[in-house]
Amino acid sequence: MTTVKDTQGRDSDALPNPSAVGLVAVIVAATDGEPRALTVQVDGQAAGRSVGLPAGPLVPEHPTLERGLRAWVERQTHQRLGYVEQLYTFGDRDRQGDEAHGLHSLSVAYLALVREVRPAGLAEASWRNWYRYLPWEDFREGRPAALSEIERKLLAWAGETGDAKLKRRREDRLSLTFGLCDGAWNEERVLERYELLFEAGLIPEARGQSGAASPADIAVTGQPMAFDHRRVLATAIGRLRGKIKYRPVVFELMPPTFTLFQLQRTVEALSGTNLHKQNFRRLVAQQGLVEETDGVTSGATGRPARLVRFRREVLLERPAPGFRLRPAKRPV
Amino acid sequence: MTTVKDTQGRDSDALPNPSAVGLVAVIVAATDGEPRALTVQVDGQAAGRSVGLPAGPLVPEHPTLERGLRAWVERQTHQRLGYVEQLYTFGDRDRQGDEAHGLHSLSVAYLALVREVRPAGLAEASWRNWYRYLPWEDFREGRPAALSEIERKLLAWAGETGDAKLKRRREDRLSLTFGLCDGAWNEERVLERYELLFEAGLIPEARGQSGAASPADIAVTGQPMAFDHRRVLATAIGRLRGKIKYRPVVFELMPPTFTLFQLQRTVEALSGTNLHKQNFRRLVAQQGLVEETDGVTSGATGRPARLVRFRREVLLERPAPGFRLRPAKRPV
DNA sequence: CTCACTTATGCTCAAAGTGAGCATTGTGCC
DNA sequence: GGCACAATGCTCACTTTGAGCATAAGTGAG
Repeated sequence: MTTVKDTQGRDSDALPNPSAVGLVAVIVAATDGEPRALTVQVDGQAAGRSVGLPAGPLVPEHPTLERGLRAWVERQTHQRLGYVEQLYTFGDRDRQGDEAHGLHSLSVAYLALVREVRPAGLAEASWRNWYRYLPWEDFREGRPAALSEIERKLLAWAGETGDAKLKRRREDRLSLTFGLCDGAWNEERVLERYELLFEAGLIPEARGQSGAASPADIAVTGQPMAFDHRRVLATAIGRLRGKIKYRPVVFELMPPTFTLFQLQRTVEALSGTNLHKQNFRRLVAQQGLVEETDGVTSGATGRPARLVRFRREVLLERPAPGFRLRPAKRPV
Repeated sequence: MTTVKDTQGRDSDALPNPSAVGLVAVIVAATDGEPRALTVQVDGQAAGRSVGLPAGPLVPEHPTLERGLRAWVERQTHQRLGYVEQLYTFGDRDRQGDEAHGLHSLSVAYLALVREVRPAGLAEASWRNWYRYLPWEDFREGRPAALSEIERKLLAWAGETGDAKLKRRREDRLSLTFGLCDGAWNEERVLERYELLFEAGLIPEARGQSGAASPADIAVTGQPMAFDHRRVLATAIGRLRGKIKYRPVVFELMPPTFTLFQLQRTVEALSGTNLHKQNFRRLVAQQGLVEETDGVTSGATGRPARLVRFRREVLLERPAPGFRLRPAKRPV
């Protein structure tokens, strides 16, 4: 169903207008402090089977793209989608692993957040820790080991050009996205980092060899995915990391009741960084995002934690904590 | 070129995959403190000619959607596009003014910021103040007059349903997006407000009569546009209003040198609100966004202002002022 | 039963960041 | 010179943050 076979030759008479349009979904869950994405097996052409994101053709029966996606995913995975948001529309001709599908010239990507993690009804689907595909993005255990090697290779790539101006530009991008000099790592620039690695030829998918990476390479630049799906995943992570800062979307990933620390672990899992515990709970408290329940945790070591639940009302009260740019009282 | 004729019947054998894809561009400039969008004349079917956004078919020759759009717009309008960003992909079957085009089932919208405002080479193109189409979004002269009437009509719409639960929900959305009760107007919710008006039947386009609005209606709910282009415009404004808060994109709209007050006027034009002058300049100064030039303004009344220019370097230095969610020093 | 250990939760404090407004400085104009 | 006007400088109270210390309340070992 979601496997794609290279039935049609590409370069077919595709010049006139009609383009094939596909949908891709990044379905995210977070359990036990691990950020996970739903993946499926894809029948590859050259390198055998590989892993990709759930994808399918656009279904034109539905009134809305989003509703179509919702219905499609819920039917196939028996996963109820909570939050759904359009991510981006990818249309590069030279990406997407042409030889693999030859069909879609455009794919509309969606991000979905789900609450429960069932084994997923979709055949050959499974949940995978998303850092498996982008290992350099996880700073929770300190600076990722892979980063040193990545930086070395990227600097080499920047240096290998003769053009001094181009070299300078590459180095600038590098230090900007990977925070080389000033050490300012911006966790939202996931896509920019991935694209840089792609351009530098460190991503096997770029060479059309999704499956053909050595274990050593995988440890550094991560597990490849089918087509261009790692790019889609990178886009999703970047977007989500940005969003959690100003919209209460994390709660879509939480069970009905949870502890503040579980909430913190989830935010940390998504953002790939660690947070100051006391300040985190202060933030949550004073924003009025949760309310206490009677329950407490038990069994585990340490003092039991109070269980809280998300206050759905904040979606109405708080017109999305809009920072910056406060208007003045009177007109000029 | 950009006019669309209803050549093909819709409901054609459109069930199989191939869908027609179109591009739409919201090209924004700001001159004399007015926010402007580039519009073109559209050959309407029923209501005669009307105004719409530049749009055209997807050109598959280009490697990237964005590059395709860039080339296409620059060729047609002789406008050099500075900043370009993908906005959203619209795919509703029941919107987009079906009867008008019957062709596109999907359109990819882009936002572009341009610096110079020439009369535009595109035939029958012209710059229009964007509040002409969304008059309730401009708070610079105080609360827009149209808002009272809009609220009255929206409340009536909420009340006209028998279902108490639905009524409640409508009222919630209403007070959330229009900030009825708490008076918390969030200037970013442009699209949500437009959609609410659309659902409430206050947008003529919903009834397929783009041109058939009375002057009184236009004063309240704004000038209609062809197809679903007002929705695209609303999306663009909302996005831009959000973006200027955390990325230095306003400068794409400014001339090479400008005064801090001109900058403020531009930001105000986009956001539709007024800002505190002294605090605004303090913000700009301490962020190091601009550097002084030797020039000063002259001629006008009052003390001359120093001319400044955008410090392009900040694009490298400042990894996009990321607020909130500061990481802790050590792992756990 | 008490101690060691672990996690939850309360509270403080200094440093920045913000909102609002007063005061002063240059210019053109009469 | 005096006035109106806009630019620019500066103050001040008030919040919001970053960081850490201290205390509370469980578990398991002895």
